[in-house]
Amino acid sequence: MVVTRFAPSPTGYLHIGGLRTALFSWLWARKNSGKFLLRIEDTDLSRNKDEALEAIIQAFDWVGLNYDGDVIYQSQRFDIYKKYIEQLLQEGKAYKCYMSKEELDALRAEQMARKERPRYDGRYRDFTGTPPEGVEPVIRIKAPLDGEIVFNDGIKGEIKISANEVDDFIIARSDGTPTYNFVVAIDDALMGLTDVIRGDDHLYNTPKQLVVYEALGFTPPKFYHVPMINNEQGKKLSKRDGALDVMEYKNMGFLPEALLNFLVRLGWSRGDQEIFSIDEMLEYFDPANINKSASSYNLDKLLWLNGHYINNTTNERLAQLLKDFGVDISEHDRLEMLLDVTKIRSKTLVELAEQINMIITAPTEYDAKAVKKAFKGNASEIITNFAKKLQESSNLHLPTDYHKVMEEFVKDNEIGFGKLGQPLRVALLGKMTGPGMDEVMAILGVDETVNRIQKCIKSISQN
RNA sequence: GGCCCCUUCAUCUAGCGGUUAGGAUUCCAGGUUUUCAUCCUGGCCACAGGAGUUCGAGUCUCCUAGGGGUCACCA
Repeated sequence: MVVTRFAPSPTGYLHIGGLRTALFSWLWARKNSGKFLLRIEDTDLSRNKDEALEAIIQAFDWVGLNYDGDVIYQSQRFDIYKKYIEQLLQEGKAYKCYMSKEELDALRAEQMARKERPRYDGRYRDFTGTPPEGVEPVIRIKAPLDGEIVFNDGIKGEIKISANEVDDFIIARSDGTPTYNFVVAIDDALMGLTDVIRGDDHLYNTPKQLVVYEALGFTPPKFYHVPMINNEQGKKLSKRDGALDVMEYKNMGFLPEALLNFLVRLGWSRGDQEIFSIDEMLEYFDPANINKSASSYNLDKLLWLNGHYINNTTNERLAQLLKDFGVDISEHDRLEMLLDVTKIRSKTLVELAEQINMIITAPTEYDAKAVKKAFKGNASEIITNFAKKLQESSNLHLPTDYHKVMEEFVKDNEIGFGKLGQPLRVALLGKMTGPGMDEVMAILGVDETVNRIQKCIKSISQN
């Protein structure tokens, strides 16, 4: 049984780095028919924000990650931690330290001045005398004084850290609340975690947590430390670079499956494969072949993937999604055609909405450069005649019907396709680029097509 | 600064002692298209540097350089 977890602290929104480790953990659990648990690391009561948890769950919901059982809140488990603190105290594996914050700061400053690594000096480790008055002690755990702390990371291999790098760290603050490294170890053990997949930045916490496992007699899980995601310059990801709230990606018109596909390929791969459905991820994912090195966020690739997924999404779903972007075409009688010609040209849902608006809304202005280029010579006359021909034709429904009319028209008038197509495009769309004219006309219908042609000619003749 | 981790095209990556170092994104060129986009074809572009080990090294070892992480009564 594989049990993994995602354990955010509720201090902010979920960003893509967090989503990626969550995805890896989720995939690994689901692939093995195991459990994926969600635990909130809220032991620092002063830093918690209610909205943060909501935002995280909302993001999970959007991308389709689901967790098993109830959300576990560390703030509701203080009595459990307290019990273990008492136990360690009694067993002599932890002790009260009466050093004040001020004294500790002074010690650190001294050590820094001597260019030493700041660390607790262990002065209360074996203290038996009378404690000083007026100091609420913190509880420190006894870390090994010599030797090495060794563990086998599932990604990085064997990690060895000299024991003197780990000092007797605080497991309970002077107000009695427990600290991170202590409760993480306890909860991971109690929750039955078999595999802990987390960010690289936790690598140095692992030896500390192992001290707790050792003291409490728990069996540690397998650890996987996933390298960071950097920005395109290889520096730490900031908001500006895309360390955005996952939900911002929704607002920018990304599909969740595109974002997930993008993230799964950041640090992990399977040969040359670029496109992964969730099922394929589940089939092939293994944390053992996550990369050792950091990777960089690359917006172009995300956009490419998103374009791919938009292209392969049913029109029904797109129409539904588009409502969030101010476009409701669910009642449009040419919905299929409309989406077929626009989704191929869109990398985001925002662009898709723009493309659609460009077609279903008559142009209010005409691109000056396009007009200049398309309306040389007798272009106005050409499209006026073409409008007449359209009105005289019957049974125009499909793009091929319109195409036939266009073909006949250019043949009869002995002109090239462009002579008709260019001014027609400006008249219908207001610019030189866009879907094929036959398709646009089929979407608009004869009446609207003729209207737009007349309106355009009127507008141009006035200038 | 101490400790730890990392280093293949601009970017994501394949490679697990013998390859013309492969794919993808971007970019460029050509084709398809009445335009744009898509699509297809092709092109540019990489083993950080230096010593070893070996018949042979992107792959193993060491050193250097660069990058990152971490050193809280935060998580």
